[in-house]
Amino acid sequence: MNCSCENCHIQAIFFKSINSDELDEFCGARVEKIIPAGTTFIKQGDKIRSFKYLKEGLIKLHRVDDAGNKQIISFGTPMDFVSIHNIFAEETYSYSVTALETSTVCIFNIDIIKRLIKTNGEFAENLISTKSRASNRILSNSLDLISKSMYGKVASVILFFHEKIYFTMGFDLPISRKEIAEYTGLSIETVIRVISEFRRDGLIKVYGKRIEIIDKDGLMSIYEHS
Amino acid sequence: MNCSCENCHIQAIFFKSINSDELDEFCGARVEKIIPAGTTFIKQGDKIRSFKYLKEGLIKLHRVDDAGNKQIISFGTPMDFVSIHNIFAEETYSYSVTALETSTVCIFNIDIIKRLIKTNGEFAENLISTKSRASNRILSNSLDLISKSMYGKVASVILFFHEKIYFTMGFDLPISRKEIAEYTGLSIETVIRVISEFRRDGLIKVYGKRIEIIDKDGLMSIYEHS
DNA sequence: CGCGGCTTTGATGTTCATCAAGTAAAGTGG
DNA sequence: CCACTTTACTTGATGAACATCAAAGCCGCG
Repeated sequence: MNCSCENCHIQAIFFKSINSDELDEFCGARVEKIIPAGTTFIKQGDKIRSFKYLKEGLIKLHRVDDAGNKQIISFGTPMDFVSIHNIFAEETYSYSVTALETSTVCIFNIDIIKRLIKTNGEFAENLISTKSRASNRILSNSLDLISKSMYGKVASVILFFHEKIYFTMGFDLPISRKEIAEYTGLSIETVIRVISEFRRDGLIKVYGKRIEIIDKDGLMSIYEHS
Repeated sequence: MNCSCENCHIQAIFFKSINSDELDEFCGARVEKIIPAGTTFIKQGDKIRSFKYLKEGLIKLHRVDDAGNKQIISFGTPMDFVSIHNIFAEETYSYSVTALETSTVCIFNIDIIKRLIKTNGEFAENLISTKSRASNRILSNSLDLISKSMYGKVASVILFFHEKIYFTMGFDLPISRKEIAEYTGLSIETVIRVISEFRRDGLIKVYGKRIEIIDKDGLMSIYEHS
């Protein structure tokens, strides 16, 4: 009955084009769910039964590859469509999704979305754009990481949380060293060593999970020049 | 006037749902173009003006990242929508496209496609599925590569051309050692050394660009166990 | 308390890039 | 057609980047 959440991207896609009957039907089938930090609420291999949207919080997309390696694919912030990468192409999820912070997820009926694509062209177009941007961003990050050294990789993680999530010079890393390793493809020890080196070189201060950026230009320079 | 190319995936998307007026309009605006091997027919940064489909041949998608590194993103075979990754999200291409073999490309009017998405729901749904599968495949390959050693990376390239392109034990590699390096993120010398080692170990025979797979199980095992 | 997981550092070894040098192959201009 | 340059390929020697192994401290939790 209620789609009146502020800042909801679904709204942006909808209100451009949807009529009130469609809106009622769509919102009537919405369920909001609070996910505690650490909970894996989508598991790789699960059948796709609904369309999920991150209203609030922070999540990670991750997977286990054929050889058994754990990998973090990307981090998701509010406005991200959690299900969007697989929902129109596969029967099952090819990745898992875990809340890094307590998160709120909106769950929609998947058939209503699919029907809307067919009946509402503007909605379809907006959805295609949104999906394209989302996958391009992930692929671009992944390609960026491949060509960087361990310094560039670790710097990119610190700068990501600074510039995209917390916006402050000091923040608590929402992920462990091990997760940084899974995201960058480095070993845990290498991640720790690079962080220690950044600390010794005066680029950052470190107190456990707490990071304070001291020399942002220095970090950026390391990030850019690999 | 003519969309009667056999095996054309556009047809599969269209004939499910399109009416004859739409088909005429769409096909009337189609241009077929032969691209000689080696030609870069889409350049990173170019404005997107049309929707391109690979009818025949073999192409590579590649880019230059912020630090100036050349990277090959993926290889495209017939049935691939060359433009699909950017066309609904960006104004310009974020990658270049070069023909590796002489290729035939069908060029469609982009506005007609965009209009069809709005007016034909089934077409929109098919396009979303196709696009999802295409980007998932690329991302999955990219993630696979990150966690593999130099042996697994080179083996994956050889097996890719064997299993996805030529289907025979012997074939001519359509790319140079340097391009293998750009795809895998390894140095040229490392690529050559791994190929030589595979040869010495009796996994493959090598005569310049010509590759013959001798021990496919051995290669597969290297690929799988990184 | 004791256990398991996360973090840190050091020592060591492997993986890989870089530099250097040379051969082969392929285009280029006269 | 041949000298000439350029580009692709190959191998060896060396060193840097990174992983692995080992040991120890820290912390939360049953």
